[in-house]
Amino acid sequence: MTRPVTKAALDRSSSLHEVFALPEGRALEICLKLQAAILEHRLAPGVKLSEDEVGEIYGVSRTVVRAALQALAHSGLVAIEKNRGAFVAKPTIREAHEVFQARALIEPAVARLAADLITDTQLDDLRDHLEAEHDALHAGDMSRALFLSGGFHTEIADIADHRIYAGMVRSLISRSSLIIALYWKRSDTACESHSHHALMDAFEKRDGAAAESIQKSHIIDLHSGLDLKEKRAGGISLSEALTV
Amino acid sequence: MTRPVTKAALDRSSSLHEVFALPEGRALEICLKLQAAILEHRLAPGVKLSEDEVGEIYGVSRTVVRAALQALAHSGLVAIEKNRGAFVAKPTIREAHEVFQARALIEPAVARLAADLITDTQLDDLRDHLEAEHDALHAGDMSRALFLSGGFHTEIADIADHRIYAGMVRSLISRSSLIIALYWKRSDTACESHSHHALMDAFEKRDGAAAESIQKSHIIDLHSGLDLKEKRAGGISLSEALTV
DNA sequence: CAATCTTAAATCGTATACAATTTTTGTTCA
DNA sequence: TGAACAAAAATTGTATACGATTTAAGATTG
Repeated sequence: MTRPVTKAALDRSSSLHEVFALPEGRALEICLKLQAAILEHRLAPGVKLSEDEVGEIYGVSRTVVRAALQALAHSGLVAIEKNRGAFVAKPTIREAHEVFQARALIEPAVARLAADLITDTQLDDLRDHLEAEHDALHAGDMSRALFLSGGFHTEIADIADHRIYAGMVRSLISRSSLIIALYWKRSDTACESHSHHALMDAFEKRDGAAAESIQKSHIIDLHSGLDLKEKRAGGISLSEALTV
Repeated sequence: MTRPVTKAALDRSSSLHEVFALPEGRALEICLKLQAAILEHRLAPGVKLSEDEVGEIYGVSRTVVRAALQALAHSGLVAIEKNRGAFVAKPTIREAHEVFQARALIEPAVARLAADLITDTQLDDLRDHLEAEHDALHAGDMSRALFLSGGFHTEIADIADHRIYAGMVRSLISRSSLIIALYWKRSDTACESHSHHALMDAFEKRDGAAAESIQKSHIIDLHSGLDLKEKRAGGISLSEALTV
């Protein structure tokens, strides 16, 4: 009755392919490249992502491009409109509020978990990350600084070692990147860096309560740094009329 | 300079196509049918969903089936393994814990929002829903009772009128359905019904704090109603060896 | 000259076909 | 008998082709 187990089956049982519903192979590659481009603000919200165009750029068929775009749509970075195509998502003011509300609920809980679990090597990694963020800021590379700032938050989620929370945080951070691109008001971003350093201190002390509290304040502060006053809507749809 | 606006463009600006990244048209149809089948436990966790088979059943090509399966994978109901195909997801014990941890964090907050926003007609709808749940329970239709029980939670999320939370809750409820199918321990489900009635009372009084508190207890109670003791793992893989 | 209708180009939605991989089946040999 | 190997069948991954819809351009008319 026992049959020789196939090689592939053995691989499966051992490997931790718990990557959480990402498209596999080629599609994932394109998915990540597009995601990076969007998160680094090299693709502005509202820009059209033509299937043929993207496919030709990366040398793949529309089939795989569609898979990648669909995945990005699920993570909220891309909006797909029937018979019209895919566009870099352009979060509404309402969605911006909702995203930061959700972050203010989830990320503090995640920070507390992370503080209890963080290892010394992970502390080192976080410190390195913070330094890179600092460097980018000093070099005036705002896009990269913002990108790294987001990465700081997702890294914490990974440390918390909670797949569900990690997925949620990743999605929320991605949307936040677009939201900040559209609605950022404050000119100084030093505040960010300060909060992140305070978080580092809490992590070093393994003080979960402090980490939770700091993270909550930090996100509320970020939220208040946005200009979400409706008036922009008109201006945006105008510029949209010109560019699209 | 002004060009006559296309009909489709007008439709777009007016219609609220904020359906949140679901596949459009045919794919959505199949997506919903498969989802219903899984949530009603007519498709057991681990069952293979062959592209050809599903396509032939619903009379569509593999292309659209793939889109539907990918969407379901993103919502956590289906697991796709490279070069092997799609299967009804089979949440691990760890994922079960994570899902209910997340629910215990998010749903109470959602319940509070809902209590502040709920309208009279929505109260009526909830009452109807509760009654249907009650009927199914009395009729001994466990699958349907469980299905409706999940629906109660998503309905609350819709009332809270918060897209991000609603999406998260929907995904968590879906996974919970699978988790319960795999790990439910308690034989009585009357407790559920009781909690839901208590929630109704809080909603009727528009008492957000009470709703939040009740919902949190309810979810913790659900979590404790699961048998997540690892030992099952062996038993499951055995039965799996027989059925698959 | 502006608005409407018609026609052409471009783009998406879906089906089908072929290549790559896995799984099964059948055979051989110790 | 049971393990190891080889070939065949089945299934997925990807590319391409064709029909449908949208968008843009051009002609027409008041």
